[in-house]
Amino acid sequence: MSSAEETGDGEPGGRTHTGSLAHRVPELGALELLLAVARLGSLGGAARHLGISQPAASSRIRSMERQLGVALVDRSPRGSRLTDAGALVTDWARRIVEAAEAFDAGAQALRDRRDSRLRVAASMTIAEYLLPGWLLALRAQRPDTAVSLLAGNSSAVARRLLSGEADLGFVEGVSVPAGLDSAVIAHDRLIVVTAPGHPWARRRTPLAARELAETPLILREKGSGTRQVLDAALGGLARPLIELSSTTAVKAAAVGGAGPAVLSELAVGEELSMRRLVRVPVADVSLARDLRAVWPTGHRPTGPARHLLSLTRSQRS
Amino acid sequence: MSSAEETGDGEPGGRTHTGSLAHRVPELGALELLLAVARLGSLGGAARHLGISQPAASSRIRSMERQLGVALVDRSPRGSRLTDAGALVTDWARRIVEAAEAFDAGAQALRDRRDSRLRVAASMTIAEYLLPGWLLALRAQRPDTAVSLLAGNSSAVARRLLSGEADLGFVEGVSVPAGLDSAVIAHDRLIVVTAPGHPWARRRTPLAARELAETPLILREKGSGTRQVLDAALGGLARPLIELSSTTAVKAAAVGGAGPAVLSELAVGEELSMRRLVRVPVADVSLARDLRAVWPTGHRPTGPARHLLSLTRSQRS
DNA sequence: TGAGCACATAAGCTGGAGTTATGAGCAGCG
DNA sequence: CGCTGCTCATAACTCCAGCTTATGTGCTCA
Repeated sequence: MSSAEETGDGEPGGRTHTGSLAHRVPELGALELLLAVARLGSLGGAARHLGISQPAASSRIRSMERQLGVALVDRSPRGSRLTDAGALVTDWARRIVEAAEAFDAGAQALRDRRDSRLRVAASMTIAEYLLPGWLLALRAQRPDTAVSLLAGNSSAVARRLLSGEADLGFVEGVSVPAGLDSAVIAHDRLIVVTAPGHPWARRRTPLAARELAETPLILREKGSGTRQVLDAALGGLARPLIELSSTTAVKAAAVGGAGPAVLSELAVGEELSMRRLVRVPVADVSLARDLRAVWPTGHRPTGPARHLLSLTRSQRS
Repeated sequence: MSSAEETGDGEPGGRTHTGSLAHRVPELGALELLLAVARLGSLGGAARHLGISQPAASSRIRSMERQLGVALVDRSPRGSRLTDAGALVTDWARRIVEAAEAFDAGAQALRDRRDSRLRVAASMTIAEYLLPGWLLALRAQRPDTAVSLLAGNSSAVARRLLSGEADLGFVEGVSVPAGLDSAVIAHDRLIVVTAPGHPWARRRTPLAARELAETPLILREKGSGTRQVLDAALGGLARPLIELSSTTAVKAAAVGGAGPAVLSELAVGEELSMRRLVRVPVADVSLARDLRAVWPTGHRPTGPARHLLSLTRSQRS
């Protein structure tokens, strides 16, 4: 279970209860219904809002209550209000629904490939962590902008832009590919992390560059933006313990205790705050990098591209 | 749509596509299956892992691909690998599944009320934003600890503890209720936020206390921990534009542009990074507050309570 | 060449979630 | 006072998504 090859689902202890999550967590439709009930104050109203019949809503809520073993709504002849537990459950449910909205926005962009009004090419890290949020914001302001997304490394992004296959790109490399103009939209930093059990986790004196360069680390493969930045900062010296081809795999290996890893701050927010990983202070090494929007030299973004760009730039990171 | 009474689902633009999310996002079971395929490298293996038949897995993945309009896995006679798009989709899916795990952990605690080995009482904000994560961490380390959760305001938490109905409590008030010992586990800060369109959103000079006290704000009701801290900081002067009874409602009103709101940092992380809300700098006012674990004086937590406490204390916030 | 693993296809069963139709409780109003 | 209009609940029926088992095909390796 600690094999570094695993893409990992972040649950080192394995399933603790029989039956998969899907059996214990209501499905998305039910959660959406619950949110609608919370907002509208009535089952029938929520049903209407979602385009289903009132009995359907009633029964869905009821079976959700049975499934969770908790009363969620107080029904009365003149409406329904959430119980205290229901309010809490609804807040947790909202998190799931928000993640689902991001998923949807991303998936839609992945599908639309043809005839979209805005074709975006982005590096993996940006596509993974930032783009869905931007797409949601864009959709909220310009609901009818069809966006397509193509993810790849910096040179792939550059190629797409130069060949006219994409209107706007996002890269995280150290340098801007030739032929492109760019604007910095956010700052990112690579950080060193370990599982809480690792000796470095308790360290208070910052790591020196030499120490970092001498220790075998869990790393992305050579050629990835992350690796480039690290190699540059250390002078080409990063010593791999293992090399993995996705951020997720690196995280999983680190969480599993395989060793220290170097990852983008963006990628580990959740893991840090849930204490599955610990940040190791580093001195002496500059692991900051810029996230940039890029476009073919001279072709300053217009229309939807300009709009998306303005959304991303106001981001504080 | 901008009525402040709405509990809001954070989508100011309304549904932009027909059909609810649930029709466009695969259900949890399918997403879990996808994660398993990513991890195990084979449909059959994933099927076995989830306790379903191989054809079931095959068909589920296939219909997910049809639904999303994107090829997710490359099938071969000796296994299946994710396509590039599939890897991206899987990463987004993992977010949903993680939110579902938090939901599950929370819901389980809400249900178990009786005969649990660890009975927790927590303030709403902590129950909402922090506790699910702690419960997941606890479950990962001590899978068989049944936890029950009761959410309420500070005095309700104190009552439960003193009457022996709870073993460990969490509060966010300014003062520790009488009869309880406490330990600070994290720091929180109230911040002033507005919708991006509000004049204050572009402000660079910090707000003074007087200015804040003179402006009508979207606030939690009197008696809530949040309100107490604000009133104390301003000298009891906070002037409400509207008073709402849940953090969520306050957020929704602020996002909808009803005015400036004062909210816990914990509550608005997502909204800030997605730029649905903007933080307004404040000078001159101390809105920091401690989050505390509490227990009856003298009854220092032991067993599962001690373990949970140690998990929360290592949290950096 | 036969065993073993992978995925796909086919046919049949089942249950959950939907529908319509109807009943019952409470509020407000002429 | 009883009508109207809102709420939610119950009942009977339909239907399809997703499951199962059984079988077929393709690749690899001993």
